[in-house]
Amino acid sequence: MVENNFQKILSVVQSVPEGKVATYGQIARIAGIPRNARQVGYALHGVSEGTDIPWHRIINTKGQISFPVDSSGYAIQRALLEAEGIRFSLQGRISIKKYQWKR
DNA sequence: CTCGTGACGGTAT
DNA sequence: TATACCGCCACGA
Repeated sequence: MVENNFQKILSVVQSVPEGKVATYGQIARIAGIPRNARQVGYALHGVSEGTDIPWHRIINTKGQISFPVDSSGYAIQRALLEAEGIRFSLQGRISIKKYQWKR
């Protein structure tokens, strides 16, 4: 059984329930690559379009979207999260403590 | 093989 | 609490 980290990551991301969020490091840890959170972002970058992967539920450990606030990606991700009931603070942050998927 | 890059994380200041 | 720096590691040139 040849599971690439790529597939493993997508599998974990796909298991994140609606209304919840997870950090890159969290996904990486669960996927078996705790020291490679960057790979998670890279993997999602390759499937951000045309898939069922809930990539928008993945944010960084700061509780913020890892995109420039003036980018289209930021607007899209934020809109998708708010559509699931996730509230953003005035600083563009969310309460990971509250929406956190797993630990 | 080496070098530079990055949707990151943790610690120091 | 916010910012700066360093460490990790897969990928592509």
